[in-house]
Formats: sequence, C-alpha cells, structure tokens
Amino acid sequence: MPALSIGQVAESSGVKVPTIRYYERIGLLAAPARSASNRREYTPDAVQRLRFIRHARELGFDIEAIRTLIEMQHHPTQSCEQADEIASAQLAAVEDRIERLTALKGELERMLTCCRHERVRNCRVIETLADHDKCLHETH
Amino acid sequence: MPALSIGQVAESSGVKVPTIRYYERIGLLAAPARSASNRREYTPDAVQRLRFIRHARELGFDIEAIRTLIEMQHHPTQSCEQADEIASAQLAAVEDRIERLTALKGELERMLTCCRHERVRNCRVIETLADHDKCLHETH
DNA sequence: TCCATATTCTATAGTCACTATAGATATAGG
DNA sequence: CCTATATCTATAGTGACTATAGAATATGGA
Repeated sequence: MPALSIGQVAESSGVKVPTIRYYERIGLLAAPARSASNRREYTPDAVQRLRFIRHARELGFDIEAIRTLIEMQHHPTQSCEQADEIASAQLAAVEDRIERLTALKGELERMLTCCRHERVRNCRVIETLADHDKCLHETH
Repeated sequence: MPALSIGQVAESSGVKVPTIRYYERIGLLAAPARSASNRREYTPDAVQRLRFIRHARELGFDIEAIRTLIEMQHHPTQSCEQADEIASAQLAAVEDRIERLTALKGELERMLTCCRHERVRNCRVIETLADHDKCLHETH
C-alpha cells in the first residue's frame, strides 16, 4: 500500500497543497510520516480529515470551531451537546448575515433605481452614500 | 471656529480614532493641519467624508471602490456611470452571498434537526461534516 | 499650582485564513 | 540524461482593521 503524496491528498480532498501545509503548521492536521527525502507520506485517512475540514469551512465554521469538532470526533462516547452548540451558533450567525445582507440589497436597489445615469452631481448613489439620512437603511 | 480633535471627529462620524488614522495612512482621508503640539486639527467636512466612508463600508464596498467613489465626488460634472457600475457590482456580490448563505442555512438546519442530542458517535452534525455526500448541500 | 486622568502621538505587531514568492532539492517521464 | 514537475522551507503579503507600548500633551478639580 503506497503512501499518498501531498499532491495526491490535495487532489482527492479538494484542499490545496499550501493550505494542507498551513493546517499542519497550525496543528489542525497531524504531521504525517516523511520519506527518506523528507517528503510527506499520507495515509488515506488524511483525505477524510481534510474533507471534513473543507466541508466545515464551506459552511463557515472557523478554525477554532473545527478544532473543537475534530477533538470531539476522537471521543465518540461523549455527549454531542457541544457540536450542537457550535452548529447552532453558526446557524444564528448565518441568519444574522442573511438579514443584514438583505437590508443592504434593498438599499443598493433603491440607490440604483433612483440614479438616472446622469452626472455625478445628481447621482443618487453618491448622494445616498454621502447622507445616511436619505436612505431607509435600518440595521440595528 | 475651533478646529475639531480626532476624538471629536470620531465621536460625530462614528469612525473609531485608530481607524481614522488608518484611513489617513492609506490615503483615503486627507491629512489635516496639525496644532503646535502636533495634534490633528480637523475641519467639519472631515466628518462628512468619514460618514460617507462609514456608510459605504456598512454597505460592503471595499476600500478601493470607496476610493473611486470619493474621487468621483471631486468631479461632479463627470458621468456617474462608474458609480453605477460599482454599486451594481456590489449588488450582484450581495445577491450572490445571500444565495450561498441561504443554502448554508438550510444545510445547518437539516444538520441540527437530525441530531438527536445523544452521543458524538451518532451525532448528525459531526456525521454530516465528515461525509459531504450525506447532505443535500448544493453550492455552485 | 499641582496632580491625576484622559487624550493624543508614533511605530509596530497581531488578527484570520490563507496565498504568494523565492530558492533549494528531488522525482518522473520521455 | 535531461527537462519539467513536484516538493521542501521560510518568509512576506492580503484586507481592513485592532491592539499594544511608550512618550508627550491637555484638561479639570483640589
């Protein structure tokens, strides 16, 4: 069973080579064995680990949260309450961002429909930015 | 008419003191006059400028876009086509982010409703992260 | 007037999660 | 054997700030 090179692991996990080295440096991914010429030699479970990390990153979890989730994976009989909390916090953060972005979207749309594409002097985009009171933007 | 201190400008613009100095350093805000003891002495228009920047930042415009918008403000007779383009690009980016965040929200919700708050061994949150195929997540 | 507190100044480093670069070495394919 | 590719390390850069350290100045009360 031949060991996997960092390039192969990158290929099958979808995580870029420099990012894999970065994860190793910050202790998110265990350092693998090395070949005689000092190259990293991975076992297939590194691919699983990296997929886990990648998926969590795509979902917007930060590195510290992922570190905790990985730590939990190593203790399968513990309560998963903490994983639940992390995911719930993430969901709340995502909902908050959606709400704020939706408000921004509205404001940008109003800006754009009011600008009659003339001169900067009369440009609603510039005007709205210059005077917050002119817009209906209501975030907190 | 007394000049405004950086603290007063920060107070009335809503931009923090270190951030104002940062904007000056990167050339987004003109360096004001200095007092005999080397303190910044602002005129009231600095407050307007900073409000413009703050509002644009709240709308998610990046510094380079803001730089262009400010540059345009200095040429009021030019066409505002570029401002329009910048705002349109921003709108598109915001719409894209909303779409992706909405997908993530769905996935997080599914994760959470499936987890029966038991042991890590059976935790859907951990499971879903470990195996992308188990989720219906469809971004790009 | 003195003193304590608050404000300001500069320069530098830290944040997050990478990404890019430079320069050296090693391997694989033709 | 030669060349192109892959790997290695260390370091610096990204964006938009934020934090820190250490010095100088200003403000307000006893």
